[in-house]
Amino acid sequence: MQSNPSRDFAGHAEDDLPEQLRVRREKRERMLAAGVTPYPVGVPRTHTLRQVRDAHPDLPPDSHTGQRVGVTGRVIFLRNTGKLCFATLRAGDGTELQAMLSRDVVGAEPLAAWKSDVDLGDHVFVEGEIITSRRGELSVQVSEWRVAAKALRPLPVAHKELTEETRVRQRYVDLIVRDEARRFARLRSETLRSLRETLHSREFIEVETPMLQLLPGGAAARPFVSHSNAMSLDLYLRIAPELYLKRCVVGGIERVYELNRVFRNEGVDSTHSPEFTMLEVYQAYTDYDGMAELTRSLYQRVAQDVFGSTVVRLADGSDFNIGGEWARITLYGAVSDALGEPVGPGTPHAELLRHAERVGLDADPNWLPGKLVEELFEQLVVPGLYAPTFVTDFPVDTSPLTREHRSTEGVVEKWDLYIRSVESATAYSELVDPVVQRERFEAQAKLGAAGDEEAMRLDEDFLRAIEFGMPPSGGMGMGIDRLLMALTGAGIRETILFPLVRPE
RNA sequence: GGGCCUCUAGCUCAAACGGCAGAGCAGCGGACUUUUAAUCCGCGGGUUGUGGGUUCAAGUCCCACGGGGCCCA
Repeated sequence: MQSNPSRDFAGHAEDDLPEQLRVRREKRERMLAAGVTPYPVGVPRTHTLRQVRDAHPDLPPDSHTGQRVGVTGRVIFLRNTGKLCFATLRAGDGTELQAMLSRDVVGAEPLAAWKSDVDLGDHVFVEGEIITSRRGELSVQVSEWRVAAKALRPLPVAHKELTEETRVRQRYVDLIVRDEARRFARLRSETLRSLRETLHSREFIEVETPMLQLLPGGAAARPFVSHSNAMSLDLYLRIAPELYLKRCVVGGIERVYELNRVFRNEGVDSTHSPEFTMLEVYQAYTDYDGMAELTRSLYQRVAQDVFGSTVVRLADGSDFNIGGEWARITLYGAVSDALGEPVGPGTPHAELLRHAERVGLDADPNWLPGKLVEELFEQLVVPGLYAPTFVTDFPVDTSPLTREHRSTEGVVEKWDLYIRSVESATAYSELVDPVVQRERFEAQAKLGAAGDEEAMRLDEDFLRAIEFGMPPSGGMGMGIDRLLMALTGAGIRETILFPLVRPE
């Protein structure tokens, strides 16, 4: 985009700014003309608002502590009774503290300057004694003050909700005015920390593998395309770290994980973001049962660490229990129950199509039998999977990276975890036979040649890696945005600070 | 992809039937030394998303486009 110097970033010509933006710019000029900087390099802060509050939890009204502090905060309310002014300061963590400016203490000139220069939204520094007002409000009785950073834009009205669009497009404003926004930012950080602590306590190693990849692998999804000028190569943003993490396992990193972003060039809606955070874990000498135990532990410990209980309170006010053992059903069993007729890996394609038609599923006759069963499952079973449920043993034709079931013909050792009807994690007993893996890739390549844009591509280097021998392993992938949604009931745009939005 | 809703002051929202575009908060000026969304008096603030059309007259009706939301596939 070309910048036009005659316009500011609000799109207004400089001489035609909305009144409130113009007024604040004039105040800035006035301060500069008076030799006062509206943007000092620093201020002598001695305490955070939190520290002041914590040190004086219950002073009686009209107390004088004799303790002098220098504090900073953003001005969110201003009250002016003439020769006495009050301001409510708010820190980034949401802590608030009142500043009181009395003419007798701060002086006539500084009080006049306060009234003329300070707007809602400004960062200010105030220094003075910690007191309580006659009404008992903990306050700093200001003896000196200065602007710490002048705001040139007015804060939105503090007692009305911002529209969702404004909250998402201007998250910085959302974070200033809305407690829930601040809470979610911290909650996400605590969640990531909890997951890492669980994994570290089990001696997993966190690694970082390529986000820019020559071949986007490890999942069925359409990738974003990029390009390296230096190497004259088309590159893809990764859709999964899987194939690199398995290379790590081949190399002897027996417990390995990555917790970072993946990118999928697909639809954007209330449960899908084109970039999202995924945890992928691989562990040698375990299988999909081991991964189920690990996954449940990760979830339950997040609930415990972040929310204090494995019973969490959702946005709609209901309680949701993820404690204890989790249900486990098989895919074919669940679909058979829903249909009232048994289906299995051997059920003919035509019969599955007939079932699909009977239940009103808009099936594509080109779908593989496995795909048909999964679609039936999604339509008939998923809406009822509210409590955490592992759904096990998927058709082989839709899971090209998964080992065949040790005892059941035609299915693979894979589970999907559903929580509140949302697919929240998936795990395999990993396919480690390089010859079978090559055959699976070749089958995928055929699908790709037939036009399936999500088909996996044959990755020779990955095959070479597992030809060196990969120990029997379990692997698991977990969507972190979905974990947060599952435990809070919030939409995906609440869990992501800056979700992708169209330009204004 | 289809259907429905929505876009008005810095923010959140009003404006029957087509008839001078409004409120609260915020802003500006004034009063006020204990306020808590302070209060009181006064005053400004708009290309009604963009472009076209119908009409004496369009925020309102019609068409196209753009942003946002919801539902369906």
